[in-house]
Amino acid sequence: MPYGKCQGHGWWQGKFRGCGYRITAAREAVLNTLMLSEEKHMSAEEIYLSVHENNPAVGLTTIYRTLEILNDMGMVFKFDFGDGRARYELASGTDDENHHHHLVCTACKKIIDYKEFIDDELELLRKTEKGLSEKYNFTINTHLIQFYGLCEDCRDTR
Amino acid sequence: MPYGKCQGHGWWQGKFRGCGYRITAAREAVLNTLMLSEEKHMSAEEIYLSVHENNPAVGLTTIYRTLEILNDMGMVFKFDFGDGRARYELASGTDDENHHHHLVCTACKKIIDYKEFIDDELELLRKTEKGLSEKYNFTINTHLIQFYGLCEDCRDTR
DNA sequence: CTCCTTAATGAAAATCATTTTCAATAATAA
DNA sequence: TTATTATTGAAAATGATTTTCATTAAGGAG
Repeated sequence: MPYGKCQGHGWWQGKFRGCGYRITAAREAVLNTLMLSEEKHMSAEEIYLSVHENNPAVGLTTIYRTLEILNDMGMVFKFDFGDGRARYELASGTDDENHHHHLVCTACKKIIDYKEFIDDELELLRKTEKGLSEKYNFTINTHLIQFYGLCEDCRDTR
Repeated sequence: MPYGKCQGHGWWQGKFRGCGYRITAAREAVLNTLMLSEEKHMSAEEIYLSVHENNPAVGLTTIYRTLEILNDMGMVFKFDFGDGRARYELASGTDDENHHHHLVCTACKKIIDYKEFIDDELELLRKTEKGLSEKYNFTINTHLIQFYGLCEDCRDTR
């Protein structure tokens, strides 16, 4: 249940109201950071620091709470890349546009998003999901695929 | 670098010595628990409790330290299934025998190992890894694939 | 077998990300 | 404008994991 386009002013406000959430400056600031930041896989603390620049009154607790409801609404994805903290990514397109996986550099923790080969991957996943569902009577909702290794810079450094 | 067969007495001692680690009762107890326990995806605390039954002198800290070196040696795999604690699995076979992925029930946290469809998967992965390596100059060492959903019991309960 | 070096250990304290508590504040419906 | 109640910040709590440090015990040397 990813979220659609993030275009125009207040594109998110309808979604918020629809879910019974109030529109607040803190929530707008979090979304703005997620949309405008260079870094696309921010931790709660990084988001906090960024929001803090323009909204010093917003506390870390509110960042966590906002990220939680954004995640619940499908507007944000939450990932664990193995560095001991959660990282968040704006779901900025349609379902198909969003679908991508990650390459994680285990040395410098850099994350690379990729969409290539996603089609082949999707086909395999469909097949696997079907088989597993039947064999284990398991209803599959989501999947996680990540590749771990060394990025260009870190490989050369060694 | 998974570990080979776990057969015979002291199959692990040579590996330990080879890596410069000493043979201790605590380490043997952890390996025994991992080998003999019904539960195949134990947390550090669960392992601690199990070890504690026969070796009450062994502390939780030692469990963590032992699991870390076992993971470093490739004798144990460490996973995050999203329940806020690491879980450990004995690498009890050869590379190929070990290779499997997980189905995670998001309701009851049950973990199902599966090996089916691994062959198709391996082929896709080879292709993807090659493509990604070339495009992003990224050296891929490992990958993680997990499916999340509801197991038979939890689906029926709803 | 005994001694010696040093890795391994347990207990307690420290970390650190995240969550909870609670009283104060502010967004919305009436 | 007011009343209701979600949202908030600060501080405390939580919980998994790590670190510290003094003590113990493997395992090589003799």
